[in-house]
Amino acid sequence: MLSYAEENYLKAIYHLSRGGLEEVSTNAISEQLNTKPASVSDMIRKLAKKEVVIYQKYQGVNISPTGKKLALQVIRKHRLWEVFLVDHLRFNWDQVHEVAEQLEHIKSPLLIKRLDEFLGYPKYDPHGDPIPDENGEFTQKPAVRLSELEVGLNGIISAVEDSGSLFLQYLDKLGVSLGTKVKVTDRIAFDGSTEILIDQNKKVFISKEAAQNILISE
Amino acid sequence: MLSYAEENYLKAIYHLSRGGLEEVSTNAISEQLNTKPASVSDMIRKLAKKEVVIYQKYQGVNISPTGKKLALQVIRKHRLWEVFLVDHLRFNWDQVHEVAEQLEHIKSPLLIKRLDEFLGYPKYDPHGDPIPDENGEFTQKPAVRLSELEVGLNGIISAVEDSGSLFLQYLDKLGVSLGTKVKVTDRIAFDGSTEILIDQNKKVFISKEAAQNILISE
DNA sequence: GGCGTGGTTTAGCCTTGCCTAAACTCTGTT
DNA sequence: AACAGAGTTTAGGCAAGGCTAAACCACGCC
Repeated sequence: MLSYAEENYLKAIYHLSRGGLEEVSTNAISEQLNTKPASVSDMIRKLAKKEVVIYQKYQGVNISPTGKKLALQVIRKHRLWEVFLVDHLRFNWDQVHEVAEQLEHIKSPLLIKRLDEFLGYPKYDPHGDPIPDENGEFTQKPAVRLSELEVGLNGIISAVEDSGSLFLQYLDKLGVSLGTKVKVTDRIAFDGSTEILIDQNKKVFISKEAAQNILISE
Repeated sequence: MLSYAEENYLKAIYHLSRGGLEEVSTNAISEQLNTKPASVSDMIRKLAKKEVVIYQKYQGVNISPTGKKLALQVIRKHRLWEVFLVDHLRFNWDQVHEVAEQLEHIKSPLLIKRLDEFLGYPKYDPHGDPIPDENGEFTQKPAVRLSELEVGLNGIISAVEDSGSLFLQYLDKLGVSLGTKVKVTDRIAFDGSTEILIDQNKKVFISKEAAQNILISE
């Protein structure tokens, strides 16, 4: 059984390693979790002893197969709760992340099973991220970023990679949400901004930084 | 801001003092929370410094007005979650207590406000206990115990005072639930058992211990 | 091929919340 | 009025999870 803190480390390592694809540095984890590198070293040693991460001193850390399963269960809970908050409690997509950070640690298999059923077995959370099933399987989300979509091409906004409220409120203000149809009309060489046409009638500029966090499908 | 552990102590003191009516002993708290008396002494000192309890060494402890408000907010959350689990996630009344013990510590005023709204502003939880409102106000539950109801009298089972699954499963087996109409047909002098008629057609015996935990209205 | 620097780890300390053992207080009984 | 025993508190310790300061590694650069 993992503690609250251990689950958070595991989740951070899962995300930073992009699901186990690459090694993660101590510094990267400490930045993600707002702790000091020394604290991260301590915790990694504990997680390695529990065999949920693979670790060699000074060589970075990665998630183990066991750890990956555990991390995906926490992510599953996080995303299911987000769906609940938006679909049934009228939360906005920029309000759910912090509450879900708490709810994801509730331990009750029956609760999650029933919540999933109650929600109608959703496949995506309010930010377009896929929800892993009980076995940790999920359909991969599309990989094209708005910042990389070529001028002249159309697409549908299908996910965002930052769940922070500042970013999401900014998107609300722009008139952009999941499912919005966009066409890239220009890309500014000066700062990498993208000019897009929303629903064939509204033109807005999106900063490079923001466009990198928006995923496009179709 | 109170920690998870502090909230649990406060809740225990609230219940044991019957809402602040009487002093609570260190031993009583340690028994309730499955900790040692020494740990309780430590924690009480901390809670007294935060002014959520009134405490004099060796004289027992009681909850302060501030502490009472905080305890009632935790109790409010606990009972609202229980309603959610039973009404929307098909939990039985004997399955909700432990999960609600976790959910009650989630910190988000908006969440509770919206949950209350979603549930339709329920007044009672699945065990018949009243749900305090945002100000900690609630309607007192009826005070007659089945063990004290005189032979020949009728009543309706309106609440139970033990939320443990063993007790509640026993009631299920007897065919007793909230709202059940009962008539006391006899009381056995030997062991204090109560013989009752359920819905005018089924006769069962209820032990003194169980009948003390069943509250009757009407 | 040595050296400096940034990243990482270790050492030692703090707080929280628990424990055991020992000391202390209150109270009922004689 | 004194004392025994139950109940309570204090003292000292431990694990978790964080911190700072100091030591340690690795890698790129001259």
